[in-house]
Amino acid sequence: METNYGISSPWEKVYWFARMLINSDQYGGIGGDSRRMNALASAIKTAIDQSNDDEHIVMEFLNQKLKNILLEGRKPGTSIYHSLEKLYMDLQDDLITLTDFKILCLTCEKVLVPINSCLGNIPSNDSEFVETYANTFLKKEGAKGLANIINILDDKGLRGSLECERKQLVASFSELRKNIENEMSGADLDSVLTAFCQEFERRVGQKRKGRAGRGVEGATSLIFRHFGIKASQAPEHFTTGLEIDRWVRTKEGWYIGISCKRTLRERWKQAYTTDLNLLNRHKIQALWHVLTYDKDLSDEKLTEIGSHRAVLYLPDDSPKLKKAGNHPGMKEYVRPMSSFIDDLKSLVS
DNA sequence: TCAAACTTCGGTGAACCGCG
DNA sequence: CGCGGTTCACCGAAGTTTGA
Repeated sequence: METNYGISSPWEKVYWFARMLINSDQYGGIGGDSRRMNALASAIKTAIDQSNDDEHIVMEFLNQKLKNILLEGRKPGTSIYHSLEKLYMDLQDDLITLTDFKILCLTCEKVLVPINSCLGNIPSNDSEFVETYANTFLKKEGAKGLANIINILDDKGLRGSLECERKQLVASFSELRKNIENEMSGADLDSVLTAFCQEFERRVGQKRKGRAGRGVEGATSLIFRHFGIKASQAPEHFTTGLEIDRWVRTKEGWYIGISCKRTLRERWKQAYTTDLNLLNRHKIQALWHVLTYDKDLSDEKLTEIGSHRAVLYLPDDSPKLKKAGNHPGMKEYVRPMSSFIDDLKSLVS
């Protein structure tokens, strides 16, 4: 472990242990498995409390135990197995003394397990909370309510979820602090507490992305249900680089693919295909993209997407939409959310 | 020179598969 | 059915490139 500016504490390892155990690319992300984390923690505790052997014998025992718990029930040869073996190997560099095992123990029991359960208590989608609200709103406002509904759901869902995240964090932070502040202080205490918060935020932040995406998807599907638009099966053997959430069959028997996202980001090139033959072969009239975030759309992107049978639906108050409205070509394929249903209905019936 | 445009990253959750 | 395993979409923030 690097020593940093004279403020380093052995408890800095809490952060790095947590990081390694959660890292799914390299190490299999086993830290999310609370059962194993608890098993590991109690194995370390009992070994340290009950053994009278000298340190290196206990260490050897614990290393074996660690390996067993990490690999137990896993099939050799799978990619996860290799990742976990690598995790075990790389952990060795930081497990030099029994104190290091105590630190690992605390990481599992007091950092990872609580964060896991916090994550479990935080919703992974906003739909339940938002559904009844949205339905009454749409009933009252009708199709013109569409202008705001997705953004409102987005905001409401975000707000509600952030509040929930804060509650979870404050409560578990408090518990952790009370738990350890009698035994440690100063830089040690700081290292543990900040490691907890930093990992909490990293993970909850990732969860937030998925939730935002599902929120848009859910809001759109709610709109479909509310206005009684039937989704159809996807045309056979047609796949895009981009996920199409639902297909709608027009009265002419062609298809419109609808994809819902918060933003396109680097995926914008997959939002259209230049292969018009492919579209014709599968009777695909257009691909519609419902987006709530417009800031990463440049004019170049808009025209490129729009010139290949793709249509973008943006929030009514979107500046990019406003700009496109003044442009004769662009307004054909950059459309306001509020006309989404009418556009769709005129094609379906 | 520096802001705008664009791309990359990565933990989570869901879908799916094969197995017992 | 449940469980391990794999794959993929999610997007906010950080990082890189472009172009005026």
